[in-house]
Amino acid sequence: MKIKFITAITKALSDSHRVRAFVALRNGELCVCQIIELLKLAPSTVSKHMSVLKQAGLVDSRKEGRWIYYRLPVRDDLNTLKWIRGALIHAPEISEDDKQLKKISCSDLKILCKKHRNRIC
Amino acid sequence: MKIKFITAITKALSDSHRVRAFVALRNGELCVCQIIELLKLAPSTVSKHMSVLKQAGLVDSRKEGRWIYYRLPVRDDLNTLKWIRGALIHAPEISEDDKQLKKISCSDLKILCKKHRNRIC
DNA sequence: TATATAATTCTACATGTGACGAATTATAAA
DNA sequence: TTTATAATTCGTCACATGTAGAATTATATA
Repeated sequence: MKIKFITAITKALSDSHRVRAFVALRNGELCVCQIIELLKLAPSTVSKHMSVLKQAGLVDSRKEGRWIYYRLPVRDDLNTLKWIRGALIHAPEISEDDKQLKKISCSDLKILCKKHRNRIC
Repeated sequence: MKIKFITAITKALSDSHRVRAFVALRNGELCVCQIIELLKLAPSTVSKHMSVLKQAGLVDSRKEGRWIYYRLPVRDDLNTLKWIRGALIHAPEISEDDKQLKKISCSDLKILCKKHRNRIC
């Protein structure tokens, strides 16, 4: 494995928004609009962040109609998640995200998307 | 542990020169002038890189006269090196660095420093 | 078929980063 | 004490990156 491969991963995880998105997926897949809701960023920004994670091989995605779901890849040769999770196990920001995610996971995707469309967040 | 702590580490390891310096220390401490020789960068640039690694807690340093030696910290709570090493175990760049390091470790530090002073590299 | 919409890509901009040389600091040697 | 020197900090520059809004793409709905 070349250094470029490793720095693609470390670069991808060198931004706190991307770390949060990555860790948020540990309990299952999330729709883009849910990640937007979690991070409170513009849709285009979140889309860019997720593409960086995907390029690094840290997430996969699948399309279902107009929705795109991101998830952790089945195999993680480097155990990246384990490493990050071990370090962040008691991070206050992650605990807060977990709380938010419980609400977000129950939300109607259509309502979430509409919210972002109208720039309420 | 807060996210800032993690991103300090991932940021520090998001540059290939810093990854190489970090991995180079796995077999023992190195003087700054030896790291300069390995990376083929300006002294001020290497100094900056090492300070980033140090800020992230990935390396320690000790002073011996005019020379400063960098080394891995005794404890690495995150096993960062293990993770990186596992990923880079067969990286061609690291193998090449190991070869160079054998030569550099045998070099006279005074000669190395003089070389850099006169910008021969 | 025409319209609405979820997500992406494109465009632009402010900020961050890696690089080097010059100046500075601290230590050793003359 | 003066000079030399190993490393750092400072100043500067080109380039990368995070961000948002506009335009585009692909899919669903009326």
